[in-house]
Amino acid sequence: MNTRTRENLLEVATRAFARDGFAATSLRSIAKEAGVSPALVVHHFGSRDELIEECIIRALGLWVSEKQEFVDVSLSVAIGQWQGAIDKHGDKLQFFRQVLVHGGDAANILFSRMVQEARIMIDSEMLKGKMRKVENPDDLALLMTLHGLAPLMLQNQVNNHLGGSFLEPELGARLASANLEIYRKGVYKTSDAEKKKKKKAGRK
Amino acid sequence: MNTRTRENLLEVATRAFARDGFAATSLRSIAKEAGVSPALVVHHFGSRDELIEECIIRALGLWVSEKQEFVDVSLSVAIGQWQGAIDKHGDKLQFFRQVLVHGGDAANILFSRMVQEARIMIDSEMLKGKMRKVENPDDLALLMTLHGLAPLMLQNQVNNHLGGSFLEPELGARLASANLEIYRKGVYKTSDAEKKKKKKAGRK
DNA sequence: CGCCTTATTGAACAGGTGTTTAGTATTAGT
DNA sequence: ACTAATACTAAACACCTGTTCAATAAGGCG
Repeated sequence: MNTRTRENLLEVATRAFARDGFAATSLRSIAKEAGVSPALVVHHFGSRDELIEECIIRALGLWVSEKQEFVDVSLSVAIGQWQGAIDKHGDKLQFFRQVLVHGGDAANILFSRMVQEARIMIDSEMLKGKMRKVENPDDLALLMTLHGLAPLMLQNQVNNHLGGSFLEPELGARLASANLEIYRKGVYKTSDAEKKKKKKAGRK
Repeated sequence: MNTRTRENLLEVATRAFARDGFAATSLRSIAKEAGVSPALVVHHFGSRDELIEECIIRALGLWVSEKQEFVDVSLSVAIGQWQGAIDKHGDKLQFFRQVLVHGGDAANILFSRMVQEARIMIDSEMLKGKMRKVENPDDLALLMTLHGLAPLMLQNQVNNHLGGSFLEPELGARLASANLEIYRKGVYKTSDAEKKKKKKAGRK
């Protein structure tokens, strides 16, 4: 088996999918970009769908094989610190964005895994005393993952709104710090009644 | 001009786009679903792209013409109270989700308008004393919009993760309350040093 | 009524899609 | 060196796409 052209094909395809999305990327355009006939890519992968599947498996595999990176990114995502994560993993993130848009099993697995990583992070932070106790940590993990993924899913609209790329350090930092501010102090004032209740609960 | 079939065409098309997305919905499938020849829809709209454009304009127009509803939804979105918003505007929300995925001018306008509505809401809440003063209200509006849109963009993955639809009252309420908990109390503990700083600032 | 505009259609076109097939190189094994 | 398998391609197939064109039916208007 010729591993070289196969791997190259996967690389080119992943890049194209990340750039233009699955729906807008034809098998023929991938073949052309790789300097190869369309028939060859089906010879190697069986069909376009299987090529997509292999791209996803490979991307996920590459990610988890660099283990710590997966945790790093999940963490960055969860607390909205995009600038660091994207610098290191920009291409992969764009690809996973397309996976999430595309939906299906892979998207579900990817998403649940990120929630799971966020959950682990929360436990660790709570143990370190950096995070307060919350009602339902699982729901918090889900929400923080959602909050973290939102700027990735809506990056074009965010960039348009800000009149620049939020990948630029200044803008990214501003967003991250605003997010952190919410996570630190909240935004709604706690009513006096609830404050008393909280004190009471803490005393017992 | 025959307004009836035109309006019906727009309705059918909008429904189809909301259901399957723009890329996966062909002009022919719309024509078939409307019980009409493909040539007729191009006769009425000029081209597929113009049909899409008119669908978007119409959807946006319908929304803002029901003025208060737009504000209502923006508000619900901003504070993550999806169950009410989706009950009333489910179809429209699905359509706008596709618009946001699709990107382009319409998506940018829609997004910026939601941020703007969130900003107005924030000012109002701050005036009522329900919200604390934040560093940068514009950034807060952006973030709250992002947080609100995230479950819409990732609804399939969220549903899969929760093993049900977050449109069901119980799940929706759980998510909304968890979100509100974050917005009320935050998640990270404020360090003692920062607490003192805050007091000092408040005193002057 | 006839006339003109509009609504509507079936058929065709040109182009793109994923996939198949038959054939030719290239390589590996014995 | 002969054989078998693999890598690779050009051409074709069947299908789907948006769009055009010529033709027909329907209505409004004088």
